[in-house]
Amino acid sequence: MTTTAPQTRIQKRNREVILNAALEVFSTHGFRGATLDQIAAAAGLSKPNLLYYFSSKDAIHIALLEGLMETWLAPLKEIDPKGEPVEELVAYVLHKLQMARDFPRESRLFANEIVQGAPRIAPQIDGPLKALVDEKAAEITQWVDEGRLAPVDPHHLIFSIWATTQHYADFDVQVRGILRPNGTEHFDTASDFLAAFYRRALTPA
Amino acid sequence: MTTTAPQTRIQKRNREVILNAALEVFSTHGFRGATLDQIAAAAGLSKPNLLYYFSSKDAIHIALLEGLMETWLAPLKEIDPKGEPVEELVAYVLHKLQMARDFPRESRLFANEIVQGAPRIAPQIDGPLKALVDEKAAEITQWVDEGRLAPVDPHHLIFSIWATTQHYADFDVQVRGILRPNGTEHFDTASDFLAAFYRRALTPA
DNA sequence: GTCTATATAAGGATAGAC
DNA sequence: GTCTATCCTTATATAGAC
Repeated sequence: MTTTAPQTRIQKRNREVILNAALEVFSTHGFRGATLDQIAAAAGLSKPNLLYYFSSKDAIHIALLEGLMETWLAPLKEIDPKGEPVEELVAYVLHKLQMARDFPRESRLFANEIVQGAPRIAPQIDGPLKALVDEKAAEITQWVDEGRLAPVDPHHLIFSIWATTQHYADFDVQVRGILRPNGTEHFDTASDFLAAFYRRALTPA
Repeated sequence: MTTTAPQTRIQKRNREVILNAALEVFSTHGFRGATLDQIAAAAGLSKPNLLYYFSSKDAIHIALLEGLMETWLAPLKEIDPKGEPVEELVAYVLHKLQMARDFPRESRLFANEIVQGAPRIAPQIDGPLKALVDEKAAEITQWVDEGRLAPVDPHHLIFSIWATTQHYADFDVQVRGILRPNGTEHFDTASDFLAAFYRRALTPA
């Protein structure tokens, strides 16, 4: 948050209620598709009351995105350069898949934003995100050079992990539509598939 | 198209101009985010003239999606069950990546639609798309059973191919932001990465 | 802090001249 | 076929009572 922290307990609680409602609506309909009426209804508050806590629709959206970036990148930070390469990366894949399952709204919020050109978070991408990815890419390259990992382009590897895991949140309707009627446990089968797939592709010859 | 084909040459041409402009705008801003003003400006026509050719904003969007689904699925149909399994699938990956490079707007149009719950194309997903995927999944399973392909869940394999290739169109800003300043040829490096990656993961032991 | 009422603007769609 | 002018709904945001 860049703004001052809320003071009273009720303020804090209402801000949270609003952000949760907004996450639901923005992630489903995109920024433009979402309306304050929908968010107000989901939050159980009146529309003007929303704007008592946040100065505008934009401000709500920005607050959501800012609060999210850090959480979203945490798993990448946890890749341990001192660990066993293949296991570290497979663990990262499974961690990201778990997040797609547990926080699909957050994933879709990002997807909406980035597909539409990231008008509100381009600076976050070009700054902290790029820095972290470059750092981790260097560590992966180190592993490859040591022969402990199959030769891969580290940036594209990271992209592939993001793509394959977030797919299950972002394209959920499609996945369910195709896997129906056996799609109830598709995160389990995806977990098995991805773990085996990345293990095969990354284990050095 | 479900509607009657346009008669005169000028009608046909204007419909195409409008659809092209609409693809640009819808793919960038989503359905709700796009305005008829923007589409009209991009098409070089007046707003009422747009509505002379298409009965509503919705009608334009639907026409786009309908015309697209077939093109988008064509590469999947071309996987030859009589071919060499690993090579057929690697070729499919590269074909899909090429489409992401050559038709990013089409990819983003789909992404926008599906991320937001596919309100307008759910029937297409549950019908023809599922049918085709199930058919191809059976062929892949056959290959696995014959020991000509590493053991993989065919549905999740297809999802992973869609995810990793379309990622370069849908998340283009993110990819460019991270690969900057060396991102001009990133489709080439992605091509190398994905070909090697899928080959390693799919070749039987 | 929360509401009702309302100002104001944007956007989809139509009327009707040319 | 194409335009200008306009209708009308929706949606963001504010005023002001309580």
